[in-house]
Amino acid sequence: MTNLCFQRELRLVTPDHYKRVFDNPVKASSPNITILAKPNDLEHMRLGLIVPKKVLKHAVDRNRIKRLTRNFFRLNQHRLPCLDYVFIAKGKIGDMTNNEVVNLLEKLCTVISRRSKKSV
RNA sequence: UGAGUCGGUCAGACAAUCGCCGCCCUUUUUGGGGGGAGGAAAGUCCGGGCUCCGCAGAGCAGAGUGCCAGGUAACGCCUGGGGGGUGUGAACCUACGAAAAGUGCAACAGAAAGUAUACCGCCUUUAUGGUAAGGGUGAAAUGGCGAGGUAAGAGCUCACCGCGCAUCUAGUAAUAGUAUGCGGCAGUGUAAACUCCACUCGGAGCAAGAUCAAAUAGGUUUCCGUUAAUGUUGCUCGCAUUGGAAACGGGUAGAUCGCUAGAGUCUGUAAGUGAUUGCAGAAGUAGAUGAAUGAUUGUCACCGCAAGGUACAGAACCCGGCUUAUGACUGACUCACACA
RNA sequence: GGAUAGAUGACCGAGAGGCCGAAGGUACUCCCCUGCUAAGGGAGCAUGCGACCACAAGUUGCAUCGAGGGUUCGAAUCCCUCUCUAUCCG
Repeated sequence: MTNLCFQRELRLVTPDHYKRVFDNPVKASSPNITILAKPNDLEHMRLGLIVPKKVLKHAVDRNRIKRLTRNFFRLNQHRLPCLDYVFIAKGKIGDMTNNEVVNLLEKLCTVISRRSKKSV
């Protein structure tokens, strides 16, 4: 039985964490989503979310994207390499359905894990 | 059936699995229980509570409100009533005090814009005459109509209508009246222009503020001093701090508190036309902080040919309103047409 | 979360009840100047709907100063509501 908990240690909390990831990361991008990643010293992955107000005007839509993304990383945390991830929403992500977003995340994460192995 | 007016209710439902954020119990790593967005959580347009500014003060300035009465913690809100307006109607709208305290503005046109030396005209008989009936301009031109009167005219006089004032009656009042009397009628509009009158308002806001406290030192307390600067509101006064000396303790990052039971909701009953209030009873704790309240599956409801989707929309100290966004169901009423 | 400011032609920006479709500048178009270019000078230059008109050009009416209401004889300007943009507060 795997533990699918997703608590505070698995999140990027302070601005310093974000700055560290922005400095020379591994990238995977699509028109609506960009994911940055960088290896960390911990035994688990961590996730940070950036959903700008300019991309999604309403708080309801922003919450929807954040919850979807968090849920995806929670369910897949043991399959993914131990990196610090930063998720950036952009473009017309608000027009996508939940299934489309999940499939796109799946695709981008495989790209990330492949590239990070190469760089290591 | 169609069109419309005014309200009311709900905010897809149930189950399973995996999670997130508080709380309680047991236990120290788990297990169990129970709770978890809104009617607008929104805009921040008003009013309060709460916190600090010396518990908050004096004067001026400034801002707001503006028919009357009531409700309320308070309000610019609500209820009832009056006046005015819109609509065939149900209904709805209404910053609705004062223009005779004073000042300003009224383009163009027009003779003239609040002031009458009156442009054309009319009358008389020539003068610095009388006249406001007719004309044209404009958003607006000094009551309307008829009769008398006159040189021609004119509220100059009279009747009716309108207007203003006083009294009376009804009403707590705003106000109203087939009421009575007086005034012959002067003064156009604008106060969402200044202003006057009446009433209200100290300032900032939970990023308020309080406690514990790495770094670092620019500090704190007492006494002296009162020019200047800063703060307390825009200003003045008043007050505090900065300055000098002596003595020792201060508090940025971060953490914790503030943080949720409240002028609350529902039901019954009494008072009241009603807003609302009194009494009795019942149910019920969202409290995060780079920010929880979700995802998947199944059945049913609705939309869609189907894939699929479920109106508007996400708490950030808390309440009372207003405004805006918006789906479905439902009640009462109005108008039109058709049928009986 | 709270506090504040603003929105005017393609762009910047003045105007703060009537003379205002709206100064001025930049950009753009045409003309002059020059052998050519730059600079300089002159003229033009918002959009929509309609009328005159065979068409074009030209003339002209109405509407529009973020949107919708209100006050006023008259609103870019005053008042209210909404939309959007920007700034400040740890």
